[in-house]
Amino acid sequence: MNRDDVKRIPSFLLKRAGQALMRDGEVALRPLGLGMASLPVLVAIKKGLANNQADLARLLQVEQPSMAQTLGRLQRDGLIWRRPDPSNRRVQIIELTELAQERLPAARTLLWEGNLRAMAGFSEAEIETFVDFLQRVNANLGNDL
Amino acid sequence: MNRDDVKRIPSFLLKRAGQALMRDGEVALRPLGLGMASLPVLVAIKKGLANNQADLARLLQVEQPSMAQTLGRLQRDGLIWRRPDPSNRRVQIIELTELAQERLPAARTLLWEGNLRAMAGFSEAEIETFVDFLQRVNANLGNDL
DNA sequence: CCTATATCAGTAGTACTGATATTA
DNA sequence: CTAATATCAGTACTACTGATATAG
Repeated sequence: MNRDDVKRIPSFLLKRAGQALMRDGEVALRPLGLGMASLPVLVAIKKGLANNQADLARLLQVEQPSMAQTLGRLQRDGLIWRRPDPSNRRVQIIELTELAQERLPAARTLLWEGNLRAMAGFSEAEIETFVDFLQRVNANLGNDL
Repeated sequence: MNRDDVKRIPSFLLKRAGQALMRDGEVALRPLGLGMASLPVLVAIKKGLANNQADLARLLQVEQPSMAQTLGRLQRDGLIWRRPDPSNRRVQIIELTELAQERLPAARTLLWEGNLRAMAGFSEAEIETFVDFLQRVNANLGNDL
């Protein structure tokens, strides 16, 4: 690897691609009242992977105050609501609203279209290889997936 | 590509890796008073690729007010200074300070180490392939490099 | 008049650290 | 007393849109 040719440094290229995906994703999701950080939260709740703030923060690997902020926005926008956990009064159980249920499919479709756009011109075999590379990079960076 | 297995969607993996690189990069650069958006600016100035706000914004593909903000931070932190362009009084020519000259090598080394960490376990041939993939993705996303 | 450059004001999103109240 | 959960307060970075002043 040549340290001086920025255009061939993997981490530079990764950062650029990730930023573009974030930016485009934000724009695409904005009409639905969602953001790139909040959509995975809704999906996780819908799939039953977590239903309180602490579990969501652990699952999505952000600090609890960051998750609290994301949840605050989702609640502000009417996409989730909280109810006390009867078995543990420290816990607020988080649930999707009707509105979120309605918007989730469209949101996922929008992100999927972004993915297809990013991967235009790749063969299935290339995508396989690429995904494997990306999983290794994520593992190297401490992102358990 | 399977739309439901998030862990194998390239754009998801790219976003995650990019975010981790940004986060780690911010932490690494903070002691030097730099951020992930400001370092490329300093490098571009040093290489003589641009020396005013409008050209820098075009080069790094952000809007002018975003670049103005980044430059404001760099000036606040004593890493750049501006002087009027004698040939065009609308233009402020931006130059690196001594401090920036001193810190730039260390900053680039820190980011390089992050890159090596991300690519641990990859052969040279794999890196070549990966870089080519990433350049194609960036081109698909409209990131000219 | 139109364009380019720079800047100001306001908004938004992501994410952090540190501190605090409540409850188990 | 300690740990877990949630929240508050403050900060920082990236980046946007819209409006404005100045100069070519």
